[in-house]
Amino acid sequence: MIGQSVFKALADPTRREILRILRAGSMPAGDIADHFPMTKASLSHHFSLLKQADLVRTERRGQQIVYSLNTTVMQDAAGVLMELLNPPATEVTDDAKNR
Amino acid sequence: MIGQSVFKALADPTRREILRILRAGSMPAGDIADHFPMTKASLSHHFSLLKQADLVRTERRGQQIVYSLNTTVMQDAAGVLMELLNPPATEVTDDAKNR
DNA sequence: ATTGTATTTAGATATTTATCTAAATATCAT
DNA sequence: ATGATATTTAGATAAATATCTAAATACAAT
Repeated sequence: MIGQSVFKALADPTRREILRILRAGSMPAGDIADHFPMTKASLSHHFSLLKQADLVRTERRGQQIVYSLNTTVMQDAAGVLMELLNPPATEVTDDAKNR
Repeated sequence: MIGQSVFKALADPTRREILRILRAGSMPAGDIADHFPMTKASLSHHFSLLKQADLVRTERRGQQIVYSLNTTVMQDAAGVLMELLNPPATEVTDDAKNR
């Protein structure tokens, strides 16, 4: 299930940009960090929140930590939004009441 | 276009619950507030952020302010998430490079 | 016009968050 | 083992956020 951590993670523009970058494929932390004007420590903080939300996965490769997108969680998040669009299931339909 | 304000708005559980409540149909501020254990002033703050994000619309009806969902903006937000799932358009395809 | 009801605004406070610098950890190369 | 590179962790700080109480605004009813 999708939880609070996912929406929190998506609320920050830096983190959304990280996700966009990872669309193109996996990438080591340092390479991702090069896209941003902040310190690697700050980026590491963002990585940590994305991992908490399970929006990204990591794999160590030598000295680097390679990040990649976890698409299923984002699909779920999009699904939750879509869900908000449909009227809720009713116990007794309006039609039924009018019959 | 979908902006930061939408993601900020969606980041809070109270506000997502407000949206869920409004799925069933428009509702005056006070009635919405009754669903939550916080003051009406606090709820009003949340309404304000949802309005800023254009996720809800308002209409005055006598002494009440009736809130309703703006579905198009949420559709757009869901669309943005979906977008993050597809690989970006490439300048030259991998296939082309290998030919 | 006064009173009551519905909602928002203002101001205060506690918590959370994004960012930094400096230090710690892990791996690789020599 | 020593030194270099990559990343994270710790601790500090400034800014943002959620919440409250009290006051202000808007409308309705008498």
